[in-house]
Amino acid sequence: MSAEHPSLTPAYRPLYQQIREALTRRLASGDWSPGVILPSETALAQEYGVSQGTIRKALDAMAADHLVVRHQGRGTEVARHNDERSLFQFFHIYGEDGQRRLPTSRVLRCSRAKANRDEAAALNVHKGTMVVRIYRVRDLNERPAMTELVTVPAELFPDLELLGKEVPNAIYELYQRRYAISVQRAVEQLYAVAANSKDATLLNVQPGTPLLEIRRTAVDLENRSVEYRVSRCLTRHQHYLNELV
Amino acid sequence: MSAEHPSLTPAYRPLYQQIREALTRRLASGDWSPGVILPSETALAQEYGVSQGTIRKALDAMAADHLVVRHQGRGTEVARHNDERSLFQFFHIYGEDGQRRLPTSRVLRCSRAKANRDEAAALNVHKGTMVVRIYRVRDLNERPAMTELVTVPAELFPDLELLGKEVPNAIYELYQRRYAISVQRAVEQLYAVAANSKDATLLNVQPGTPLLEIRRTAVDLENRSVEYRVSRCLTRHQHYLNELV
DNA sequence: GAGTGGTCTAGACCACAAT
DNA sequence: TTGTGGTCTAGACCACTCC
Repeated sequence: MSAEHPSLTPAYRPLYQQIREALTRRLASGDWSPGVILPSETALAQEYGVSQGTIRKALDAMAADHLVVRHQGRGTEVARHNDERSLFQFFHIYGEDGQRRLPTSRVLRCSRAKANRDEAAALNVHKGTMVVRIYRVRDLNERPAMTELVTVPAELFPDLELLGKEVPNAIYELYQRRYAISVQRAVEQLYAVAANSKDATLLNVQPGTPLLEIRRTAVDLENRSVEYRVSRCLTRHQHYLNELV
Repeated sequence: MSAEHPSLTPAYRPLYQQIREALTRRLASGDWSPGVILPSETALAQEYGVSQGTIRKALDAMAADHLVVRHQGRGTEVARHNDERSLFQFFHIYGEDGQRRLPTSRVLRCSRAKANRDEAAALNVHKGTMVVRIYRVRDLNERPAMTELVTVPAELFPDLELLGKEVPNAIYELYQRRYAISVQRAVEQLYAVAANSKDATLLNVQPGTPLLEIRRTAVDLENRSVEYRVSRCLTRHQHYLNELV
């Protein structure tokens, strides 16, 4: 029954996995755009020639991965990058009160450059490949909280550097809206480092002050490394929180 | 149908949630011990008067929370605290090579004391309540990697202090085996701090060296805060890794 | 009221482990 | 061979959204 649909792969895996992969490919290909409501479970079941329960299992797995959002009574929506998702999935800095808010941003520089060794390794490109670098300071509760250097491959983000200081605070929403690149997951490596003189000036602390350095590599729907960012964060009025479940 | 079983709560929630809570209570009460194989899905379905699918949904949710481990062909096992689980669920320090290994431990002190303000707040007890403190240095690849102060309520862990320097490396396995306390989840707060003189001596670095401070509060099956630990970690040869999915 | 996903059931067959 | 969990199906009813 599954062989009828062209995009199902031949190798044996559970049906719902194959459906899941087929649907994910259609998301990545732009067949359905962020915010769109997918066909209903019954419609998809018909299309793929499987039962509704199998479609359901595929969609539930995709919802767990934040690829889609399910709404009872309304339908299944292709996930969008809004403030809420940025906060819950990607922003782990909490204030002293245990609350978190998205930081505001002041862009200091946005320009093309050649990838250095770290950037090249993280983005999976050759050293010297053209990238765009965005350097900004981020404030929390009107206090400078972190410096941040965002690096993306220039090829994937044409003309991004022309935005200059107009690069928006919600940058993943920009990636998705302007470049059709949906960040799906990321890995963060955390280090304790000493503030250099630039950090110190921007954050208004003494050089040598311990900072939490966060090196994030973000991956899109097609499993491409699309962003590398290094944040250096004061932990006097905030901290990084991780739940081990 | 659901009212027949005594431990199902009356308030309305989906059946599988009620089953889930009932089963979790039986785990917490010691009705089934770690390592034991639960009754089969069909047996549980009969006992609770629901269908096998409902039991399955409850067990799958519990497996996702690491309360049980499912083995096709063998049965559903009550989760145990072994090295593997310690590593995958609770230990987030990776080496330069991207690998992780459980660190070894050298216990420096293990004694009773009165809870200070931080400990009391984290453990949800009054300041001055008796606790046991375990102070140790942990090595990775034969190099000192972190200092660690573990604090637990003395009431929950009687005579723990008598172990002295014999406190084992795999401490959650000890909690479970000797005190029937199963750590289920934890929250970690991360800070960048400067090494004090004691840290510096133990870790063989200069005072003031930036260290990654990890403050963990661990919670057991009954949602009691059973452990507070503060680790101060060098990030020269290792880092903290977090996957954002 | 029509249509969606959420829950619940019942039954079939498969993959795997233990014996 | 027996029993377990894993997959897949089919159908019922409920809760919710939207028109």
